[in-house]
Amino acid sequence: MPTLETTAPAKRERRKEARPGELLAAALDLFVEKGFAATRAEEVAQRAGVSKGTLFLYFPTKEDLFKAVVRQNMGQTIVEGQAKLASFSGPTTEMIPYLMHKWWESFGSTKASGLSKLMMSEATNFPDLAAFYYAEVIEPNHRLVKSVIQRGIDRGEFRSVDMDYAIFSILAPLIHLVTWKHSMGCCVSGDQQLDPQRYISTQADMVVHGLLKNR
Amino acid sequence: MPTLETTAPAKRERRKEARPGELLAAALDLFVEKGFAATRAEEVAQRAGVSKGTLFLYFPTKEDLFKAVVRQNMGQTIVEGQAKLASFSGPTTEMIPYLMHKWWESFGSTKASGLSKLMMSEATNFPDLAAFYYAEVIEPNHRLVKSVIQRGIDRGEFRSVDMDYAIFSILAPLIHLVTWKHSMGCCVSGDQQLDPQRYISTQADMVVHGLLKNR
DNA sequence: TACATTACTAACCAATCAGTCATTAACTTT
DNA sequence: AAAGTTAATGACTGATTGGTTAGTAATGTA
Repeated sequence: MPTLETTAPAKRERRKEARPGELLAAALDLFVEKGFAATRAEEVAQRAGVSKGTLFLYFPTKEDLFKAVVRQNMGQTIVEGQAKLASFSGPTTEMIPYLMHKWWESFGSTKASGLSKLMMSEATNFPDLAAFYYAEVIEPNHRLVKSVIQRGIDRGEFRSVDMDYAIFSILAPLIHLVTWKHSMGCCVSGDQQLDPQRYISTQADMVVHGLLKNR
Repeated sequence: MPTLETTAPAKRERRKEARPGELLAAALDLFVEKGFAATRAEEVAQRAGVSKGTLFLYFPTKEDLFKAVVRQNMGQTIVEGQAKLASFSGPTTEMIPYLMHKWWESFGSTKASGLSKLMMSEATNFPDLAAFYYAEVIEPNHRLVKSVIQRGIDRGEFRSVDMDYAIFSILAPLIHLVTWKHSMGCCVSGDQQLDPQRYISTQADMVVHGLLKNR
């Protein structure tokens, strides 16, 4: 056998439609795993099965690629939450644990949650992206959570609290959970790992008790 | 005037003792402001008033510099907390707001709090530093907060809760506040800024109500 | 004042990597 | 099947930057 095939013949394919999605998926993986600066453009291309040149054919710069990844993955989580909220008729004390667990299921446990940590890390380096993220993700979420607490107050379940800041009793623990998962979570031994179900149950219980009318 | 002095004569000083501290201070500023990767070694040196060569004379690599910054600034915050806890004799319902405000005063509002966000961002890139940070900062803090809740339960003020996870009702909002301050905080308009006092008061109120025995 | 020591500097090097472009080859059209 | 179009390639470039080192000057000493 004289022809020594070190690498495959490198069948070159033309798939203009599929490339952007595949590149975005590869970039999501790597950005989440290694951060923006530590991710090499060529590595993204390789994982997507194309050459580096092709990457820059579809995304003019690495920054644009990053922005596209964030925009693609962080856009539509909120609508789900709003739908769930609207379709719920029980007491708000049950709604809060329900929504928190659902949030974990449909966002926190997915790869996309890594972007939430990444946005925090890179916000100061990408002010315009941070503004987009605030407008499209953070602000809507704040409004959603606020409306849940408002509902509890309106129905006479909750005491009146400083709602603009009380929302963080729900949000901060959730954000902390995903941040932990994508940072320290990788570096600690098994017995210091957080159990998401138990974590969210405890937080939901705490915040509901915190909001409840006593006596 | 024939001699055109574009730059000062560059008086060269020998201050072996002072250099490390000055370099560490400059590095803290820049790391917090721009992150690890985006901070140039030469910039650190310049801000400390030395040449780049001198920086590497005191810290063999940029990573070592980063580690030294973290170790210097994150070591001694816990002991203060422990002291405050020991010297407090009133009800735990008052202790929690007190400790949370004190924490903001002595850590959250300082530059060092930027490192807390930075550690999260860089944990996966510096696993050994993350392990150090967990052992020296996170774990002691967890123990401290847990002991506060335990105190409340022992004194009959609080209901019994899943303490290992309830601690995050106190910690997560605090961490979220400093993270926000050092990330999105820089990128949003004034009316979306968080007022630390009001934020902490609300969170303390929420968590105390969450822990309180009802009825 | 001559000599020794060493903190400090600045020019330099080697490696890295985002982004480019001339060329190639996979498809389409005629 | 020939010509035309364009998706894809990969070698290349230019700029950046972590880290090195030969030499300089500040200080101490005799």
